[in-house]
Amino acid sequence: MPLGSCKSIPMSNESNVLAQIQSALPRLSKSDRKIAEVVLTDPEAATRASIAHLAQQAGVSEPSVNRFCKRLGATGYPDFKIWLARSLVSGLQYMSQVVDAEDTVDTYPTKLLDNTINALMLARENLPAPAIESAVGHLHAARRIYFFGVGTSAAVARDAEHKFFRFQTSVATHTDPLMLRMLSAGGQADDVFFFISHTGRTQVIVEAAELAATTGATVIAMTDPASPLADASHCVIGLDIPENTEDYLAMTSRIVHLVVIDMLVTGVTLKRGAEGIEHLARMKESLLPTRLPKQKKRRKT
Amino acid sequence: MPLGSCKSIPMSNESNVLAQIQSALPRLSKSDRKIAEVVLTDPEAATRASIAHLAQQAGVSEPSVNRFCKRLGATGYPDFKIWLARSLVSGLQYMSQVVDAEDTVDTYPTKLLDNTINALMLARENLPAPAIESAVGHLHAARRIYFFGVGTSAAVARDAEHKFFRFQTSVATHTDPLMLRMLSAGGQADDVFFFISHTGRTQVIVEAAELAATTGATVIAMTDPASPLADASHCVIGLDIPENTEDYLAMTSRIVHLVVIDMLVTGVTLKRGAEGIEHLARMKESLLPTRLPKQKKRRKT
DNA sequence: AACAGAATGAAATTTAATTACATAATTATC
DNA sequence: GATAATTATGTAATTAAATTTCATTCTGTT
Repeated sequence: MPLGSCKSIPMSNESNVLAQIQSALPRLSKSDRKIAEVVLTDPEAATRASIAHLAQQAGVSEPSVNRFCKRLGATGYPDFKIWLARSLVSGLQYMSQVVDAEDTVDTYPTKLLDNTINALMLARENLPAPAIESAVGHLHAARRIYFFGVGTSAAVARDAEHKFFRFQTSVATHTDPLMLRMLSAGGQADDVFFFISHTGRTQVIVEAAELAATTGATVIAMTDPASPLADASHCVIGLDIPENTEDYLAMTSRIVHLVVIDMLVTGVTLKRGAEGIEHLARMKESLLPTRLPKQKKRRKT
Repeated sequence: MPLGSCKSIPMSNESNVLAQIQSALPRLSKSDRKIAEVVLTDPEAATRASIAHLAQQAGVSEPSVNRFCKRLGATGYPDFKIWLARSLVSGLQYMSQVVDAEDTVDTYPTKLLDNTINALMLARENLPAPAIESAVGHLHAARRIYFFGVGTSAAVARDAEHKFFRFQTSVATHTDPLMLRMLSAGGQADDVFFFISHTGRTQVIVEAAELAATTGATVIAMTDPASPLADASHCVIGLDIPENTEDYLAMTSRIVHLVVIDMLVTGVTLKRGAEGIEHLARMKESLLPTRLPKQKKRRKT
């Protein structure tokens, strides 16, 4: 059966089933979700369990488990267990963990780190390579670049500005809504407006993007692909980030965004070739005088 | 048979079967060695092979393979395959990878992600929990907090400001060297100066820290523990981040710094208890009107 | 409400792994 | 250097596990 009939869980490359399951979770059917939860809760145990045991744990039938495995791309249950084992690295917890009042300094730092690592692994599975490539093309060709983000994304925009500033291109970031509107309305053909928003529903940002799109400038958005901001943009870097909405503070999305910024900068650097790399080296050297000389290691904690 | 009779292969801890087999190789019997060689030659393939296939490959019988597995400490062949899979690390490259001119959009994004994930995993191993706890204490008690960082760390400081702003404490960030000096010199007893610098040798920052330390204010630094900045501070969150110094752009350290900021915010929130959490919930609610309503999913890539 | 389509589970089937037993090889002992 | 003891190996039988088939139950749609 070439599984054309059943809704197959999109698997990218064979690695990191856990991340795959994590990202597919919302799209899964009832029993598939039950299975997924059992697996995510204790993947370690799942690698040791028989199909019968796992089925019983999840409260589903054995064939359901088998189908679940196949939908993920494995040839069957044993194969799935192998995949699982391979994506099990050094005790990392895979389910998004919520910090609660019971947490102590021994637990919450690890939780936050694990959540972040998971988000990155997930991003690694579903990398929007074509979008990145296209964005790199636009950024490379741009005469002027604006990075716009508010709230948490303002820091990301600032980081992007700081990185892109090192090229000769002129870059700017703003958070002031009026500035956003004015600059967006004044877009020109070879300007790039780069909007950053996890939800893609921040009004100021969406409005600015819509404005910018009418000017002939290129509008790029790093955001949820199913959002008004994405709709308003020419090029969408869509990221599937399981946001812990319960969490008021730690946003894993901005971390992923930052790494994507790194990718874009790297992409542009590569596009510029040897000359670009040399330019960057000079930039780096220029910072040397701002640093104190290296000293003998003498720790202090 | 409680395998007391047969020569059992000494297994260390359950991990890294491959190393075990390797070291046991000379002591093995004829057919065991044949099996070991096949496994070592292509462990990847071995994880996928059936016992019959592996037996045939090695030119031995199936029970021989089974016994081989048991001698290694596994409960049987499938279990052995799991062990094998676990010592074969999934996709993730563990060595820090440098992006070079040959990289394409299919390779450099993954490299950057892997480097970041590795840095976080490393941080996870050597979490300075006591320092975090102490920093949380100071930040919680502070009347006023300054986050200072320049260059890449400016974005981190901005992020910290944005997060801590949500508490009632007054927070500020600055990058202007003169502002830094003036504010640092004017520190008061219940002020906290929080300096962020990967190297800990950025002159402006170190000088500001030294100034602040003379005022009776608390000086916290997130930096290399063996640095002038660390020496000047009361509380050091020391992070050992293997920086790819060849890399001009992507700095994994700032990502780790951001996650540590999350930890600090989380720590302070927990310290404030129910009241603090409620306050944050209100803050979050206050942002709702800035967002457009959620819409039906309609993807765009 | 009635139909398609998918999702699920019970039972049958197939496949794979394990055990029991017999034979061969090795080693030790006289 | 022969022979008993021990260990190693393979064949065939057995058991356990996973998979497929097919009937049933859901789910969403017109």
